[in-house]
Amino acid sequence: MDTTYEKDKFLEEEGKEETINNKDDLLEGLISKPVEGGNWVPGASLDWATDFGRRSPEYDKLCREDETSFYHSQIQNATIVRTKEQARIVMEKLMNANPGLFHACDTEVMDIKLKEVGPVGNGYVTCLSVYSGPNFDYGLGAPIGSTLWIDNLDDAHGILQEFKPWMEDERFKKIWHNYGFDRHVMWNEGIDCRGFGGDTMHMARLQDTSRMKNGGGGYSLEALTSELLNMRKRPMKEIFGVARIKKDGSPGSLVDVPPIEVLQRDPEFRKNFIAYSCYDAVGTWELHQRLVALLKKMEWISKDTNLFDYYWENMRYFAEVLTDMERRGIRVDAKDYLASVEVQARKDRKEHLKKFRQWAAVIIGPDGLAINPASATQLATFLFGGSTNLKTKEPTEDVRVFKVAREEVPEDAIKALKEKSMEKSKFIDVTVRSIGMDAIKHTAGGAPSVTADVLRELAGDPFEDPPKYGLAYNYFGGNERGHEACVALFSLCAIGSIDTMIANFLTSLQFLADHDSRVHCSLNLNTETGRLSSRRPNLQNQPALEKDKYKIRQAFQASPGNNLIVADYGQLELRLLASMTRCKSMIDAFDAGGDFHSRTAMDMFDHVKQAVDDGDVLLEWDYSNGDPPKPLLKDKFASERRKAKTLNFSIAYGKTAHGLSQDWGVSPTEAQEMLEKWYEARPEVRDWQANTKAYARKFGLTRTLMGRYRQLPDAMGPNQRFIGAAERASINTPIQGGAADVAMLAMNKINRSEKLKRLGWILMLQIHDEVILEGPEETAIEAFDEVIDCMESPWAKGLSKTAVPLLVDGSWQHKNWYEAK
DNA sequence: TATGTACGCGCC
DNA sequence: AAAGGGCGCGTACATA
Repeated sequence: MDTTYEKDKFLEEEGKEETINNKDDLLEGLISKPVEGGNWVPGASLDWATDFGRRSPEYDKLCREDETSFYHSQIQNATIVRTKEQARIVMEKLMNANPGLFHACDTEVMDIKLKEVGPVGNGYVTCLSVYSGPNFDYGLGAPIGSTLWIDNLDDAHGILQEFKPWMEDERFKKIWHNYGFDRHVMWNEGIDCRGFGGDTMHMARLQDTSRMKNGGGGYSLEALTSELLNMRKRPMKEIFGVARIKKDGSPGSLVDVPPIEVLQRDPEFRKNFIAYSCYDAVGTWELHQRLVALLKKMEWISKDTNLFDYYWENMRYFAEVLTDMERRGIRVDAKDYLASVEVQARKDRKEHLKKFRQWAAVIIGPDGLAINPASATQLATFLFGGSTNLKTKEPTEDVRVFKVAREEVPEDAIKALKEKSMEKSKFIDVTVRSIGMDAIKHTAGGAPSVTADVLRELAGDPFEDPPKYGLAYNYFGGNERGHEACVALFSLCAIGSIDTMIANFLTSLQFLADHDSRVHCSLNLNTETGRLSSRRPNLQNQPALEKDKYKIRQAFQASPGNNLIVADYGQLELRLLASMTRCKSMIDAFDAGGDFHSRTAMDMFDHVKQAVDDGDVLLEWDYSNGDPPKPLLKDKFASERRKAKTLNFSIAYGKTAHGLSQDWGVSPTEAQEMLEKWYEARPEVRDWQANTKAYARKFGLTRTLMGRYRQLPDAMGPNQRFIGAAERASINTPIQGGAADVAMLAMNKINRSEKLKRLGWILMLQIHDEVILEGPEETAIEAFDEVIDCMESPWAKGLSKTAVPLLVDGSWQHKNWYEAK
């Protein structure tokens, strides 16, 4: 079952006409091409299955009924197992299979709402299909090259268990599409999958990172079988979709797919369902063949190594590490801690909301009592209505009526508003009038923007002593009126951040914590750079310490008797930039140690350098020796250091002088001068960036530190805007992707460490340059040393030692994530 | 009613 | 014309 990914949101229509057609010549072997005609199971009737261009509902219906259709031919070629005796015969064959064979496997699962929860601890396997290639005989009389279909539902319940010894045998290599999902649901059945031979989703990512772009279909089995094999796997909706009946009894345009167990039981669907399930396994197997061939054609770190080596040696194991972590989950104190924090947060919100609305009512009348602070449209109308839309050049509306559900309007507002509108409708008309301020920032669509920093600029901080008023103070004539405006807008600002905290963290973590108080996110290898992402929930965006007003990280706790180890790389990306570019100045600064940004500031500004040389300021200080005798650079020249720090990061990301000038509120010329200053001492970085961009423009490619590829078709033109973005990506990906390479190798090493196993320590989470482990408190110190070793020396084939050492910082003695950082 | 898009914001 | 890379996800609003 491969349903955990949905089609991503950013399929750009505008990109289509700019698809590159000529790169095949340049990049023989790197680019996917459909196989002519395809190499399918003999005897299968494929003409309709491949011809997805001419598909029509009528045609599909015909295919469903046609006994000679592909799906039905798959059934005839399926080895169906429903009894123990059948299972025994097939197992005999499987356990004697040539260990060189790959077996593609796929499950179907019921009782799981993937929109809400993940597969860890959820879902029941109704069947398993296995395809072992065109020459394998499962021994039950079906033609050679049939597909094995193991029923596990109703009276066949438990038959899956007969295959446990084979599933758990390391010798027999199983391949999957989206292994993590199947591994978890098999685990739910008490089966611990071993002998992992590859995940076609990961392999496809490795082969081409850009399948989401320019009309590509992404990484679903449907899209990949279509694009790489020219044989499209039809999605369930297409085959089993049933028009939803409208209230009047006629079929509507919405299409539902019956639940899995219905498809498998109901005679109307069963045949096609078995065929569908078999097709997933066959498609995965064929896709795997194709991807192996493609990856083998892509050079890795030398003429005689290729990306399949990379996959086999590193990524394949990493997929197991990730699913280990997902299975384990991270313990969250949801019932007591998060629940009480949520109560407090809602209380705070209520107070802020009251303050803001009462002020708004003073300004625009009773409608102000009903303004929704979470609606950007309402806020933009209220604050900036009448200002010009930068894109359309039209003035934005300065009065707008919003239909607001009655229950969302507070009682006092309803009373006040009723005098105006006497209707008894479910919705209340809320008329938002503009107070007419000038817009500060605009959204991509040209409308006035009401982001948190815009609101902050309006409000300032009226509670500081003395108050630091924002723009609203003068707009409302200063004095008490100006003060009140700032206070109200300050509250508005607070509401926004509280809403984020409640929605993203407080409620979602409580909802997702299982019976054991553990949260099991899904860790995906689905990024353009090779970084991980975390979903359901996203554990990689928990509030940072400084901003963690509600101390959400405190909820992430070790189990009783355990500690957490939290270890993170210091300046990993900048170290990799220094190493990749062989930049002497950066390497020297890292070798000298201490505060890197201070050293950059010293490099860039003569007066800072002078002060250091004269001994007036210190570059850094070890506070264990008491207070410093002289001021520190980071205090005395705080603004210079801040500029240097910003530049260090911005340059790695390809930020332009224009962007910097916006951030700093200086002219582009001044920003350009600062950039020049930075580059002056680091010419190697400038050269490397120029070369990397030129390579991207020529080949539509960039590569990470460890030799992975990222396709950047936009870099080859013709859209200037897209070229610019692709160029920036081309210099960022080697670094960001390189850091991801390092993190992956370190985690592989940690997961393989016999010492950590012996001491009882296991990986729980990764946040890009940080890992979290849990284990017994008695062995924490020893385990910590081992973790540091693994992270500081992740070297493996393809990643030689960097020109600057990798530095890891962390802690071992704490019980929760908040303390541990 | 369900689904898609825009926007905004949390993290590294 | 846009102007820092990479994510996931919630809300409001528009659309079918």
